[in-house]
Amino acid sequence: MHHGGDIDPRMEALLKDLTGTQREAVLQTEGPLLVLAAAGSGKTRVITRRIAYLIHCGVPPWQILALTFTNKAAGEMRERVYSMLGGHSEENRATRGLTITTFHALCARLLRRYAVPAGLKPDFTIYDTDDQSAVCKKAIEACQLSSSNFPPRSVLAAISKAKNELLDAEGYAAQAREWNSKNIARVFKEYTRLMRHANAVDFDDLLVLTARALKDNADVRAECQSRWRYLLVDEYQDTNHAQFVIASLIAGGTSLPARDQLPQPPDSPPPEPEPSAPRGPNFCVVGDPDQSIYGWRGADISNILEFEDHYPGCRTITLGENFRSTAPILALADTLIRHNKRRKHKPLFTSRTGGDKPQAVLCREEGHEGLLVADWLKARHEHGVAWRDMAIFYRTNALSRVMEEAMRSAAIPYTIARGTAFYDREEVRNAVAYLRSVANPADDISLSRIVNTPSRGIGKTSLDALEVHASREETTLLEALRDASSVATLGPRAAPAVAKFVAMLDSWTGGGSFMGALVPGTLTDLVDRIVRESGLRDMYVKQAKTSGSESDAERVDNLDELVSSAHQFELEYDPTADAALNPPPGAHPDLVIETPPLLALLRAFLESIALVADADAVDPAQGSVTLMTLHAAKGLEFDSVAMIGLEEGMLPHARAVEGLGGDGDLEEERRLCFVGITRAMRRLLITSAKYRTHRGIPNRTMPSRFLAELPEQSLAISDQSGDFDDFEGGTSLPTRVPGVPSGLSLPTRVPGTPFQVGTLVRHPQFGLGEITAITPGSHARATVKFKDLGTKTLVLEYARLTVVR
DNA sequence: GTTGCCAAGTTTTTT
DNA sequence: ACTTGGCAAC
Repeated sequence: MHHGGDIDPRMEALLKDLTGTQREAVLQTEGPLLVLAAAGSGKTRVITRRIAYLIHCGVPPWQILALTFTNKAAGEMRERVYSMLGGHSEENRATRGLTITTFHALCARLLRRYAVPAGLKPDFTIYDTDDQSAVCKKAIEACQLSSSNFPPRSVLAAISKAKNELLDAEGYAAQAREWNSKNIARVFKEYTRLMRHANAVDFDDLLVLTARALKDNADVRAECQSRWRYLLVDEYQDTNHAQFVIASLIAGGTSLPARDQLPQPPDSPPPEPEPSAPRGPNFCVVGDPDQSIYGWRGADISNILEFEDHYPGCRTITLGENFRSTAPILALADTLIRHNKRRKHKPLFTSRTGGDKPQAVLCREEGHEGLLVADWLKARHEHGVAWRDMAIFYRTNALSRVMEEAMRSAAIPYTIARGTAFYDREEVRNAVAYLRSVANPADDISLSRIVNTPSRGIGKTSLDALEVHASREETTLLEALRDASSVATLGPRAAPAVAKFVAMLDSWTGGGSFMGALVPGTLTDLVDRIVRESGLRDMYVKQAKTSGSESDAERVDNLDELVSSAHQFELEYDPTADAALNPPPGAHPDLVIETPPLLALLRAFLESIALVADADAVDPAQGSVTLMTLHAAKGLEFDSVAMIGLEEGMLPHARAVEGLGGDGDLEEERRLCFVGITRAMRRLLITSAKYRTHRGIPNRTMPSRFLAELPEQSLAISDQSGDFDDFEGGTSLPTRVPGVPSGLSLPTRVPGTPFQVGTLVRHPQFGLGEITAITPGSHARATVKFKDLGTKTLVLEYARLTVVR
């Protein structure tokens, strides 16, 4: 970069309040750069300043590509960069053409542009998990396999795993050895055939097909490489092989670094660096190997661990200073993560002093654990910490239930961060299926979903006949519908119903051309008309009237909300900013495709729906404690954090432990634990229960090995589980987290009943037992240790318990 | 075409 | 224990 003379004041503003290493990471604009950003080290700040700095140095914004994994991350990054550069608008030269997006969104756009070389039609539909499993079921059926031997879920998992490794159906078949994988290979082939036939892709295909296009098509590669001169990838530790290939190929070169060049003849010299790029491409990756927790989804931690080998000219900058947590919390995290072997060690330090030692408590069972956590949170609240600044983390969603109950009976406001996405609701999915059928006439899955929703006299029998016809004629379902008169097996009542349905679709699309006087003029019109004229809206209105239930009324609201989100999308849609529709100067003319504007808009809308999970669902709640999985916690921070369920089989999860020497997965579990710890700013509580009821069966547990890895000097462990094994003992235990002053203690009786801890009771089925714990509230529960059958937790209302003594 | 019952499967889930 | 999906009967 060329900057002589005076320091520009705006540049100065960009660099101020950055630490030395942060500043280096911003200033090192050229060549490959690995930024190892520890938790809480100001990573986002560095990335956004870096982008702003590049632009400030005169790099045209359209030459910059920043890739993230989530829409949320991309949105935040975009917003911060825009605000640094004077806002975003079409006129703002400073940001025009800048691409900050997710891998999947980038791929979707590239594939629209390069549909033909990628073997697709540009109006392809993106199938979500539900659609995928519908297709998978069909494929399993077509292969004449039983879905009980080949559950779609696990078949899809196998297919996805293969795709992450860039293995296609043929490649998978070639390496399949045993009966099981050979059959999966058959399903894989059929699945792929059905997907292409429906002109549909799944999430993995977005990556796979893009990677393949970049690999195999020199024009595509050249165009991307010449457009994007500065590439930045966030959370690089989470990239899978396909993403690695995409990023590497966009970054530069015609072949891939390291891995894909192997095996090499042992005597061949290392490839010469390209003369135009003495140090390598301007490829900056940011991440933290210690926070790689998506290996099970195909993320390959080697990508970041081996980045320096892939790019020998690479510079590495480590951001180790933590601005989030107190020293004792950091020390704890550091002690834990040092037990991992496969990592790059980096110092974790803070210049802050003071802070409380994290606490661990061994509890009796989950009810006890819930009470302890509730008391702890209450104590924190009394110390002036707002509810919204506290969180409870757990390994699996199943653990949330007990915590919910504990929060409810302690009257602590809470919200559970699990995305029940807007677009997953049945009514919205139905409306979207209409839109997809309109946008992609080959989308048989969507069409079959709506052909009789609401009922219009085209039942299962008719649909089957049409599907058979379609596959015999090797056409789409829609073509079969158009051809209904020649389908002999179709009933006399069904035929006119089908014709009417086809006429309705045509009235929205102008017969597919999206032209004509009767075709809706705007996307909002289109969505609104479809929702109404399809009868979908009326169907839910009617349902709401008859059932009177609130959830049915909500469905109508959701449909209306879909219309307004279409409106919103239309207002914000900026075709000039669409990388796919607007190739840079010099783009290969064969690769440019004309599209009717309304169809382009509809496609873009559908794409945003497919690629945008529920945006607001993950937002930290206002005014309430957040309950979430450890995975969901990544990237967030809270003043006070409670991590529960640190037991063998739970946090390291049983699935990660079982395989012989499956140490790789165990390290991921440890990283998960590390992620949890490093979310805490000031206070951390870790709990482990001696007994945990799982699927209705109480099990004795063992404390997590991770607890054993944390010495007393960095973690205050207190055993409150008492002599729980002892039938006589068990009742007079300390029930507080040490240092939590309030006299809150375990309830020992349920008001208004004879039941209290210690009561001997008889159950009609389970026989004689003793109450060992009580949870009061509207559905009061008692934990009863039965003489013969072990411990069970019963709802007093329903369990027919009689008092013996 | 709709409702209701039984059976099966339950780690995590950025897109 | 609990949800969900497939199938059978009305």
